[in-house]
Amino acid sequence: MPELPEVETTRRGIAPYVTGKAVRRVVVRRPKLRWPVPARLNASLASQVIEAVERRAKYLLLRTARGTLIVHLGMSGSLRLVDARRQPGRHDHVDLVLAGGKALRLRDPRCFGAVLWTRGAPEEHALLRHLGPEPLADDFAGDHLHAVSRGRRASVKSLIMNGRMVVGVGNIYASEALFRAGIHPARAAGRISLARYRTLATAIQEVLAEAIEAGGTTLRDYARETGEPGWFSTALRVYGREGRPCVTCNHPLSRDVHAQRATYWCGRCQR
DNA sequence: CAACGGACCTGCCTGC
DNA sequence: TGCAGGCAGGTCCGTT
Repeated sequence: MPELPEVETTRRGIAPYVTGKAVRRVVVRRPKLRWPVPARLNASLASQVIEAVERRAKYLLLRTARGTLIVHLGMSGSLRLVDARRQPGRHDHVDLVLAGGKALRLRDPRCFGAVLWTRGAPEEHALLRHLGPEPLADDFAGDHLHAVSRGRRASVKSLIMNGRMVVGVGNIYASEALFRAGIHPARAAGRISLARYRTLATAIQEVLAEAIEAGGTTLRDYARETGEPGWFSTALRVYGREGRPCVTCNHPLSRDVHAQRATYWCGRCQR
């Protein structure tokens, strides 16, 4: 699933095609996603013009004059622009049929994604209200991570994956950023210096920016919004590379499960 | 409040 | 070949 680079790549991919377009109707084939798709979504959205496609954390925000559609791709979701008459597949759960014959189609085999509607400011929505800063914002800095980590005994990996601390760092890029920063993923978050958090913040920004630049990492079922496969994960330095030599020191890379998530690191480079 | 495990759901791969 | 079991990119929620 989409980590932040895939979500941002999707946003950039669909924005030129949907911005300024009117929604003809919404077709919901399977409302049972992470939360139920609102029953009255069609009534809310029909004839509304999509004024902007924005992103907050891994949520895509399709703004209209009347409200905002909030879309999360979960673990396995993808959004594609298709011909509205094209036969939907088994996991094509929601279509936004647009003026002009195209549809924005949500596919999500695992159904962990979400499609929600809010009339108010989306940043005040319960799911978005408590989110931490965007890592790619100019003012994101290690000083923030250092401040919020004081007194925390949980691992630094779980800290940077906690959306209240910083958003958009998923399981793949958490391992990648910690490798680049030379920080052991299991180290207690509260016992890392400001200088090392500054290095980590820069590593997070760099790894996310590079992945967006490359069009998003593809593992299993992600494909770009237009359907062609994305950039494959050859640029990943540790994720999925258990036992293979570290690109820096040749030491075999380790894998373990931390907080129920696979974690990869170099036992020699990361302290 | 912090930390952890469970939950949601399906597909794919491995090994017996 | 068939099937059970484990694994997968997220993140909210309830329990300690």
